Amino acid sequence: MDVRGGAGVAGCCGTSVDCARCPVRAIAVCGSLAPEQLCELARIAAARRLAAGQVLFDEGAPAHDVYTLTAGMLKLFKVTRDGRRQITGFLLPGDFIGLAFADSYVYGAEAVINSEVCRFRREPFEQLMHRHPRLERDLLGRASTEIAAAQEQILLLGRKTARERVASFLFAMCQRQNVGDGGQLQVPMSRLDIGDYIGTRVETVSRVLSLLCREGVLAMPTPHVIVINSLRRLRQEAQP
Amino acid sequence: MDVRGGAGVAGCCGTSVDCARCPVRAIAVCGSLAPEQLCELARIAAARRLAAGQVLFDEGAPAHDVYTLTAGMLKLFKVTRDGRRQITGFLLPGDFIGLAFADSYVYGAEAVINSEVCRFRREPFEQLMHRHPRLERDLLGRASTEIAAAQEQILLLGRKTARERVASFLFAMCQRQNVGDGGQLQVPMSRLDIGDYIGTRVETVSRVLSLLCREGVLAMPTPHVIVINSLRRLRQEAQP
DNA sequence: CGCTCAATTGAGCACTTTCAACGCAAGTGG
DNA sequence: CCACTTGCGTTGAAAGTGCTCAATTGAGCG
Repeated sequence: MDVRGGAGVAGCCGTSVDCARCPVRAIAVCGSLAPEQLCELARIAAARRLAAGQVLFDEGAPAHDVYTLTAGMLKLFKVTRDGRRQITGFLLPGDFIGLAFADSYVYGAEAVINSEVCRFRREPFEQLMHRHPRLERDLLGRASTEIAAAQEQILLLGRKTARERVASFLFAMCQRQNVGDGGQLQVPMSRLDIGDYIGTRVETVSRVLSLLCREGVLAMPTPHVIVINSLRRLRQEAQP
Repeated sequence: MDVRGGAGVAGCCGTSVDCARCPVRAIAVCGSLAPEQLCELARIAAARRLAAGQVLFDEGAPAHDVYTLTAGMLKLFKVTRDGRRQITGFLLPGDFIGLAFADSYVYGAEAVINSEVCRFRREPFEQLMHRHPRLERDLLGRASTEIAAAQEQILLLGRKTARERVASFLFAMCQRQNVGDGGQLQVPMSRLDIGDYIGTRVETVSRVLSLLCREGVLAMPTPHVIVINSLRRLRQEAQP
């Protein structure tokens, strides 16, 4: 549970926002706030560590908090009554969690690897947001980006083949991690997670990866590190 | 092309916002604006009629405008290079179009039936939005709702069977149109459109509908009017 | 009446899934 | 230190769902 209070946070105001440790510094919206406002934010913030596999919150739970991811990787997912799971997104540091909520969370969130989030109580965060239009505007921009990404995923799930899905997934990960030709792509999530994200079975993911490997598009030193031999071919396979 | 200027719009200010004809009245956000602000909005607004099948804008075109739908129905879609199409959403009157845009539209928009939109120049609209935080807040709320809906669709496309997809689609349409047991659901879009929305072929949509019909869940007086015999069974088939 | 276009239905096939087994690496306990 | 277990990834063979291709029906319209 390891919930730490604002220990390293108070320093933010005094030292004019340069403490690297402060979780607030790492969040989404810090660029749009003045130091005094950052300090205000810090007062309702708390860091929390999550071990790999640990659940941050369940789908349907009352949404008391919003978060930003400061380290690690999270997966968001929905589950049907009979156990089918769909991962709706993987989050990287800097991502904000809490845009799509009403009274309760519309998806569950779980740590893929050891992670750290910065938690804000929902109510005071929203009040602060309303007092600072720049913060609100920043979130609107993030929401727009998220909608565009969701629609790209809808195209993938609705109209792409298994091969194209895997290629699209890898290509998108390359872009987020800024990996180019010959670069090492970190793939911390399991094959099952990948399958649940792109709408296929584990075995299909594995098969397609093996195939792309045999064809020389990529190499897999370990299951969780993928070397990209040709980003161009990967992009072609992804079908924009 | 039928672009009408602010003819019926000017009245909005003088008569304290009660003219039913005014396109601005119909938009998303009117509830969050005072009469003077509505008037401001009206100055950058223009109504436009669209015939069924007419394109409002293409994917990738420079995004000069945002819109609200005032009458009819629009479909939003993306197309792959080799012609596969995915419809990302159907819009009903009151819906806002323009949240997910950067410099260019990330999807195309086309009228399903004869429709009417209210157009706003993007730049002045954003300026006005920045001057009126309540407007911005309203749009943020809409964006949240849209993200939640997109994730529901992602679950559908990634993990549901053809039968569940059709049932989910119909059930969602029932809720949006407020149709209950015995009610007539209006389905103005073609079977092809439905298939491109739920990620199946036309034939599959047709087959599943025929099946549900034979099973007594629904009836189809015409292809575009569906009578719901048991909303409960439809909901069961949809698998939440 | 013949045309066109949408919807429906049928039959065969293909891709993905399902079911099952195996290899491998890490962790555990004697 | 080694047998055993456990979890994950991979591979194979069989099965099935939804797709492709093709033909038929039906409604709207000149």
